Amino acid sequence: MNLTEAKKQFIQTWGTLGSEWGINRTMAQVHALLLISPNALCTEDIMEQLNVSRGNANMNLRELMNWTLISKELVPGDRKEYFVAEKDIWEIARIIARERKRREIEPVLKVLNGLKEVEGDQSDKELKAFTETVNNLSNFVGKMDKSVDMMLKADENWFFGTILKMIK
Amino acid sequence: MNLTEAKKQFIQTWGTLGSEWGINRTMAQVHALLLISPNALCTEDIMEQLNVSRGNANMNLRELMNWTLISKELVPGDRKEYFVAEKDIWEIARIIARERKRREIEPVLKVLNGLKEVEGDQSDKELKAFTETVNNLSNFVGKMDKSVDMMLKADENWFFGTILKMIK
DNA sequence: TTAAACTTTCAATCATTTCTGAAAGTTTAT
DNA sequence: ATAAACTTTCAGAAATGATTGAAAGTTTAA
Repeated sequence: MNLTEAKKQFIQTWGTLGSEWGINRTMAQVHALLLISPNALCTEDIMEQLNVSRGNANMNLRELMNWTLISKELVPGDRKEYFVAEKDIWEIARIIARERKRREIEPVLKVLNGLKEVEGDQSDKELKAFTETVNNLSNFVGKMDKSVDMMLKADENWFFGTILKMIK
Repeated sequence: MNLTEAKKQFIQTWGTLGSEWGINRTMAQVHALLLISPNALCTEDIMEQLNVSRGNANMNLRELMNWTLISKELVPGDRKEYFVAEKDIWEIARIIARERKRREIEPVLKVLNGLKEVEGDQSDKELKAFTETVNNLSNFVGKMDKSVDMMLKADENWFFGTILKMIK
């Protein structure tokens, strides 16, 4: 396979994965494009290579900046803004884990903890089933949350080293 | 808060989380409803409680069956089909991990491994950046895959015990 | 200043996904 | 056999999410 075809496939695959994960397809594609680009790209480059509009490119670049997955790079003597992606995969994984924790795990944990305080007759079958599920879930999601915290502080080799050793 | 309100909030929260994870909102809501229900529910019950059409209820029940998150339960002397959810949270987590691994991780890994074989001049900056990213990613995704395998075989207490011990 | 270069916004449009509900299909009891 | 009870399907409608592109906004250089 040649490079052009391979790039196309990589960008397409990353885009699909993104949308399966609730991330805008174009955002994932822009990220993919920057990930494999040896130098910084400007908005025009991205519009061209991905065939998207200026507005779309701008919005998704901004969102990637929000996630801190990419950053601006100034090219001396050029007024345009250029963008580069963080290339370290472990760092990328940590950024994604951090963002998803913040946006998904934490709010759910909050709701679940609130729901523990539902009041009523504890001999009611309905209520019993409800509180039991909520307690179990809140316990589980709490552990997940702590696990992510741990991962956020960890070094890659140590993390996978320990995890993968568990299987032996 | 009373039970009715709490149930509503639980179902709504679970639905939102689902759609952030690329899972159909109604599917997640049906799952939530069955999770907190002490007894099996039939299609009618679900249509009523979630205000969805018969077609929608049917399709999402089927999909939950596919995931093996719920199962049919026959009530003697009744022709209707009733559904119950798996209640064990660790088991649920494993089912979800298994499905997502199969649908998301494995296909991506396959593509990434294919992309390692891109041919061309290795002194080309573009190609070098591409292969480096692909190799790093494939390495990382491979480790994630193995970690999920490990989790699928593990016992909950041991798994979180080990993970959470790492933080100390 | 001012005008060129560049970035951002947002109403309208387009694309995709989800949902509806009536009709077709299936099963069961008699 | 048949009709009632129940389940599944699927074409079209609705809802949601993504994208466009032109206009407004901002920055910079001279």
